[in-house]
Amino acid sequence: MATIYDVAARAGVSTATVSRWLAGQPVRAAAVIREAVEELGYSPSPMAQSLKSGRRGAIGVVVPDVTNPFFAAVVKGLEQASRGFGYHMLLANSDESSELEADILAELTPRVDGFILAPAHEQDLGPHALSEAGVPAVLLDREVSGGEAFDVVLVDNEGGARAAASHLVSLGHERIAMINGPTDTTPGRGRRAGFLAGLAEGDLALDPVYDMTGDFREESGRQITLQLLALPESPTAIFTANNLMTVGALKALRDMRVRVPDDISIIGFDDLSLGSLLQPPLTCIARPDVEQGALAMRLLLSRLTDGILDDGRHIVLNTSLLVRGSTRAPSAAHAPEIRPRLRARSGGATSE
Amino acid sequence: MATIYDVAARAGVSTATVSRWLAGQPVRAAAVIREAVEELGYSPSPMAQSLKSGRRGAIGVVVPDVTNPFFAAVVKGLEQASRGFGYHMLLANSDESSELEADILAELTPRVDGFILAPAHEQDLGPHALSEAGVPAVLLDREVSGGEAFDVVLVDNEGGARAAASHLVSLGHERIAMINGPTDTTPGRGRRAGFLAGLAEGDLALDPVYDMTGDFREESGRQITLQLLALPESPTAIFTANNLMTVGALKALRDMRVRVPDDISIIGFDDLSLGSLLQPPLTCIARPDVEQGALAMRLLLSRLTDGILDDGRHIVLNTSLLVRGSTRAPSAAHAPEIRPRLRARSGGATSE
DNA sequence: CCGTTATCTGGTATCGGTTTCAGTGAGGGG
DNA sequence: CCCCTCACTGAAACCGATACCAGATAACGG
Repeated sequence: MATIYDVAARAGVSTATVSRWLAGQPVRAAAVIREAVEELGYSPSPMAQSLKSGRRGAIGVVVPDVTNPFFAAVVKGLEQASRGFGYHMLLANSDESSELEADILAELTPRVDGFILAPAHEQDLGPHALSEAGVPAVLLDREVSGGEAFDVVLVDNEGGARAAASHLVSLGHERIAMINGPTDTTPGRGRRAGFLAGLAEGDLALDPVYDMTGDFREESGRQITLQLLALPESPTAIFTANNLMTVGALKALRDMRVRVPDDISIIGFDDLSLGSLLQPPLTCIARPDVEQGALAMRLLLSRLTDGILDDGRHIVLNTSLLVRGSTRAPSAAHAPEIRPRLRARSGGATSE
Repeated sequence: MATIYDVAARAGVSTATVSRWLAGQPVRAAAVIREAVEELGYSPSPMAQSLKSGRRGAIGVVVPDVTNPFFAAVVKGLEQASRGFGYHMLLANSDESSELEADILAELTPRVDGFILAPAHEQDLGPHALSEAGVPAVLLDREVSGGEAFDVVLVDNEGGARAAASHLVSLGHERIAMINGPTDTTPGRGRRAGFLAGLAEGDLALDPVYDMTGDFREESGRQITLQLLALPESPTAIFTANNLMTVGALKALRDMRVRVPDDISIIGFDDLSLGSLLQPPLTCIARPDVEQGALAMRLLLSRLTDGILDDGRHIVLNTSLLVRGSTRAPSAAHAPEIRPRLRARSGGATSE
């Protein structure tokens, strides 16, 4: 708890000189000051420094839920990339709620130099309040409408979802369901668009009955899957738009004793930590999560330290299709005899 | 960026009066001040407040790795419990390194009012430096030697590991291996003790050949499992001392095409997020992770807000044995004909 | 040895609040 | 109508650092 005054007194110099020594400037009494600092165990008060300098030395990290392994990985990437830059991470979960997110942003804004933010919804106004307040923010995994001024680090949602669709189509599936997230989120919108495009390339359309929207959480994936299974003509393949909903879907399939991939194929966006251990191992669209975090942090740091002020930079990371065991051609019982043109619903037993 | 001076000037009062109004004290010019505050969009600078008051409004959270689902859940619990108390979370990963942890603590100490800390090792000196500095800390999941003065929130490592051992013993296993974490960590020590006790209750001892120590990370679980499988007499059951090493073990078993539980049984400390989805579903020792975090935070908050100064409080949470499908009686080929007394190694084919 | 310049120094204002202390005014009682 | 009390007010000190500015040393050339 020693202050710069204690050091100055002990060294017999003024606080100004001590301050200069601390800043690395040449000082005659360097030896005496060093001694005093060491004996007192002095270290400058970050609060006082912040007050004077305006630099807060912290970065706000707002994600929907750290418990989601994707965001946990992102946070890890953020920390790795920020190490050595003298910034700390103020972490908060928005719980997918725009209101909570706005509260958090308001509370954190005066305490941080910048934000890494995964907005709950594209209509969020929070980020705009930030840019008005002059606090730089990098949007992570999700954009915000009218937010062209922000740096964004995205993943190729369209491409990934298209690849998922193509994969299913190429296997011969026609009764394909999508369990998507809210379409007022970037991933929800992009994955939907990509998936539809992928189907279209195979001359398929998404049957409205198979076009489901959840909330990116496990329970919704489970519920929707149960609904799909209860359909008179249940799908032969499901695309789940994120990791948590994939888990929910898998649990529903297990509970209903639907065999994967015999009865139904499933492909998820995002790999699961145990994806390769599942029986069958999960076919999925994987993406670089830690890197995505690291990249976002680097963008923010460049703005913070180099004072970059140009327009929002867009970075889109590539996904990769990991074909494992949870997808295969539909079983004979489900396969349509003649391939219809648009709606692929030529009858056949419902699964189980 | 309006300051209290702007507000005072606009309202025609002194900053002292504005400050009093902000603190909720009765003030004659309340109406004018409120108006000025609203028009200017004023909110007090937390930095200036911290400098004056000494209250920093933040809590340091230091865990080995947020990517570990257990710690992610803990962090969630921490946040839930802290909501509404006006504290923010400064998160940092120590990466299981005492040195990094010490650095982090030193850097964070002047910025926080208290710590939630999962120390990398029991010999860590970091926590003691904290108590000297007068910064309260709650140890999470791991104790520290000579740290009786700290609040600690543990899980019943002994009881959980004993239950795991008992379970394996009751199934008839005798060639039982343990993949433990470092014994200079609380979980490592406790789980070892409990596991040995559980074996002893079944008149078994842990064969040194089966007594393995990893580092609580996935790769070590994998490597050690491979070693165990390469043994002339490989074990019929494995106890893995945490979630990550369980994953590693499962991957090794999969890669070596060892069937679970036919060829080998496996029981892990900690459930896996997909534990119930694995084939077979994982038998494990589960524990309340979010609650453990919430509890730790409540302890810290009580110290912070009520100014409690009594000695360290110990809280030990109960585990529960979840018997699922990854354990069963050893197959005939592996079962000893006559049950020996201490070392259970009566020959039999190695697994696979 | 002196004048000039280049370094280094301390006093002080400042960042944006809170708190003390000595008033100032209003209200009540006599 | 005066005095006393009580509630509220503003000036100024303070939290711990940094930065400007003028003044003091030292270094240097002549």
